[in-house]
Amino acid sequence: MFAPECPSRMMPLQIGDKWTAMIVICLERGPRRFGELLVPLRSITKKVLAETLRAMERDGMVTRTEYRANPPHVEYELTALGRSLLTLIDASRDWCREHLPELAEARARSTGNG
Amino acid sequence: MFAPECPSRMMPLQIGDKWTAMIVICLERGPRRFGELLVPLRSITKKVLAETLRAMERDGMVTRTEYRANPPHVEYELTALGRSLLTLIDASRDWCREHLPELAEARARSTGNG
DNA sequence: CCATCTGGTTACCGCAACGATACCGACGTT
DNA sequence: AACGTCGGTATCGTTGCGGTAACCAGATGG
Repeated sequence: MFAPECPSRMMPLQIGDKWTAMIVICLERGPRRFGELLVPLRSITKKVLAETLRAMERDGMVTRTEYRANPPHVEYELTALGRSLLTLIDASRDWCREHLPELAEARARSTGNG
Repeated sequence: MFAPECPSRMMPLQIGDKWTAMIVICLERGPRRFGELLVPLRSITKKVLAETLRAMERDGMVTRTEYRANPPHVEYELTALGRSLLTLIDASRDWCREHLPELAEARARSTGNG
């Protein structure tokens, strides 16, 4: 998931910050804990994940819930607003499915022969 | 056009580089010259505009045509691929129309009282 | 008191993007 | 040859995002 060599990285669309769209996708099927988000995002660091989540919380995209169990943990969940971004993300995926080959071809042509 | 205080600047979606979406919109109704793009984009510099256009040309989004008239000039025009981005841009505008108030409200709430 | 689990924060750093300014080069006019 | 226009480059400086590494803090258990 979210491998750097994934062609979708060529996607000319970006939601919010660098990681926002991926986080939304990670949260699509229900709440996730901080540590559970670190795994699929791979190269993200705790700092950047925390910053991004905080910005999303500020913008009303996710909610943050602390659980004082043992061990204590935190869950992040999409709000309706955050969920509404999925429409946009899907539109972007559709664009990629349809047009990314053209883009890749154009880019290969121009890097291939100047 | 494209004023920094425009609420659409809060838009959580970005096409390509910082200026790509605006350039696509500028070219929506037909070819434009380099200098004609500088005006609506305002704070962009010639350097960054040239860089962005070159990247878009490389990716097959725009074509560049030189005219050796007097004075010589250049026209940039959207390709079919570039034009296809308009669908995405429109989707993003729709999202904004529908949800930007919620986002702005959430952000105001969190900056207003901590 | 230390270890461990979780979810961070803090300090620091590097790079790439952005920006300001100056200059360059083709073309035609004068 | 100088000048104006257009479409750029070249150079330099700045800024801020993203990244690394180390440390912090609450809870529990040995």
